[in-house]
Amino acid sequence: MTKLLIYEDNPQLREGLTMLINGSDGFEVLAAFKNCNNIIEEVNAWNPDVILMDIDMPGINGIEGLKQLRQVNTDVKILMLTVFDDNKNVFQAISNGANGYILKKTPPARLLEYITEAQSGGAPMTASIATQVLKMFSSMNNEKGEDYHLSDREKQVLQLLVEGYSYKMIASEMFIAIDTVRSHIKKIYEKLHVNSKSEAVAKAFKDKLV
Amino acid sequence: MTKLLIYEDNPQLREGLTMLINGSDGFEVLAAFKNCNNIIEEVNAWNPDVILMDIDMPGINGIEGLKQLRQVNTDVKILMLTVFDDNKNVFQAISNGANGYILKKTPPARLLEYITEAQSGGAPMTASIATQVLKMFSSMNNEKGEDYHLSDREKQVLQLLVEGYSYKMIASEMFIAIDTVRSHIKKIYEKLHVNSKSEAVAKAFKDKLV
DNA sequence: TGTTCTATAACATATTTATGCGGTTGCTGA
DNA sequence: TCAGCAACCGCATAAATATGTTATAGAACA
Repeated sequence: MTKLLIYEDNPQLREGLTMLINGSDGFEVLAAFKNCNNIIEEVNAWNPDVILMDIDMPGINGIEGLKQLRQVNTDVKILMLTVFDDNKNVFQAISNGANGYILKKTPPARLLEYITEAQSGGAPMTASIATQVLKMFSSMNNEKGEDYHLSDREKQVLQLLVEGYSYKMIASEMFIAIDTVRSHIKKIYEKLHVNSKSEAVAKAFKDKLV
Repeated sequence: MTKLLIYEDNPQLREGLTMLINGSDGFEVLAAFKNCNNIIEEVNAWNPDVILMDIDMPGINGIEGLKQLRQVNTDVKILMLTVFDDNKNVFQAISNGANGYILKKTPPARLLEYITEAQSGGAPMTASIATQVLKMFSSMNNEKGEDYHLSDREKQVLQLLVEGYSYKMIASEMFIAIDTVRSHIKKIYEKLHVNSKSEAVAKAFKDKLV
């Protein structure tokens, strides 16, 4: 038996969801609330398997409720419910540990599938949301900056710089003279258009060279 | 009619997929190849709607093929096929513009659903993959590191260090003496448990302090 | 064959950084 | 009212870094 809590401010929808789910074998709505003001106590008291969480609620909204709850409970599965597949909210919800993100227009049969999927460790998402997630993902990782044409040896030196090695330590790590380290670093600075170690390190992070 | 290309090195699986798909209404396999060596020409020649792409192939693997193809074609939908839900490959595939990522053990009926979903702009993923994607997503944004209790002024100094300022420049930027800058930086190093500028910069990036 | 690139290395010098010590002021909270 | 802390400043010194110039050897390339 999958036990649920529902957070949804709209009374019609709240009742509708409750009846739908309670009317299905294997599911039980323990309680339904119209806001997240006491979510931590409520979840502790009822110990549900899955939470259906509306995003747009007065007072503490769904994202905030999610954040608060995740501070103290990382086990319960949380399915976010929303009307729009709004970019910002999707991002926020997922970053804060939501297990799934589905649109309210999802047909009832599908909703039950999603709940089951979430409970068993899956990540149910409406198709349009999944697409958005992939897009965000690729957009944030793809732009791997220019290629500065660092030689293998230069990359290695830069790597060690980033790890906080001094010239002396790099020399001993790479079995070369400290003056050679200098030469490499000078070249690196030219190629990266910087003129200090910390700038090089910063650039390495920014441009994901390491 | 959904037109497909298949890239898969295993002959049995390649034939099996082809027959399965050709035997289903509304789907047609235009051609099937055992490697990606000529993927760009092939896609141009056949102009498919969807590509099924194995990841583990000799020569140019699926990820590489994906990368190459996406350089010149961002329209065709690409579904990655793999045996394992291996973290690194999932990440790579998605970052490089794959439209979906499914396991080879996916049952035939489900596979056809996934193809349809990809074609209509969705992002079909096996449940275990979807979960991984969300985890990667949240892990890369959530862990905002420890709080090192830097004072406001110290944060400001660190910020400038990260931007490549020297002590002298920081002093003039903040209208304080260079010795005061030293004091602040010494304190910062203590709090961050580092002992050089570049380590502090690296730590600032890693722990998202800036 | 000569040119270019990389890796290696040395020497010199100026600047920057790291670290120690010391101190004053002003605010805040117990 | 006193302790603690943040912010400010100074002096001294050793270490590390930045920058210049120069040079050799091997590999890659046309």
